Amino acid sequence: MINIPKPTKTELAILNIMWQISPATVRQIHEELIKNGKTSYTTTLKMLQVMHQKGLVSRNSEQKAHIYQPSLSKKETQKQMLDDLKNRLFGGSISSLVLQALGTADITKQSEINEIKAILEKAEEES
Amino acid sequence: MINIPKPTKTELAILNIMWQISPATVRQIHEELIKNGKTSYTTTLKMLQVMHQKGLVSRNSEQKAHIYQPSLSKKETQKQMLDDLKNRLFGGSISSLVLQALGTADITKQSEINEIKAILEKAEEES
DNA sequence: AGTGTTTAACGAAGTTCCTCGTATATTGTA
DNA sequence: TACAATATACGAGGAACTTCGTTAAACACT
Repeated sequence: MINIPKPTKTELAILNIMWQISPATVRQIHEELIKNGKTSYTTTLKMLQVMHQKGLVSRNSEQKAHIYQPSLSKKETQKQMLDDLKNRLFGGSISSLVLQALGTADITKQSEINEIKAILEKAEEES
Repeated sequence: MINIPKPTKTELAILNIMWQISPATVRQIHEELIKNGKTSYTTTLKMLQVMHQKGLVSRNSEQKAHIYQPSLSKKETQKQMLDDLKNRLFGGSISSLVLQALGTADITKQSEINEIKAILEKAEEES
């Protein structure tokens, strides 16, 4: 709870499922997970136990089948991992990251362009 | 050479140094590295040997002290890792990533805002 | 040549991550 | 109650990552 670590690759795959279908049992999460590739039920169970131990997920064990839920929202996790990447590879500059991201992307949807512009203009007003 | 893997945490710390001072010897890289925290010379050496094995760096062993160099530029690596994060946490959408990045950042420098705007306008013209 | 310095190479050990088999407990049902 | 199904818990094992000590080779200087 105090310090939630950055999820690993496999943990992130599980979180992506949980952000869609949680609160959920191990069984439910596992049924989704195996669509991405073969893995055994006990592996999924163990992952969730470890993630609970780390504080990545919370659980309710009143029922026989425990009910799991992510500790952080997808948005919070996105923020956390962007921040980490920013610090480790972009010298702490988020605009450098954004510039690099925009430079290699094809932003085709006008609605997305407008969204980005709106955020930029808000930033201009505030500064 | 064919498939360069994503650098690990420690490997990235070394690459960040190499993008500044390479081509460089292990000694030179190590001298920079220990500014970030205590580590022994042989650890740095081993890391570079492993990185060479993986194709992350190339080296010239004509001299007694080998000369190391990154295989990918910082920009290429930034692109690679942004792409990875985009796929693992943003459903493959770079604009979703950018929006999230902009939303939580404080973009204060007008020059950066203008840069981002320029890229957006170019995207608008092309679509 | 002989001594000390610098370097590369190698392997072992500790850690984290991931996988899964086995054991045990709970629940449902004939 | 007894059997089958479903769940948790536990621990072992392998792979990747990181650290560092030891050894041997290359070099520099007297």
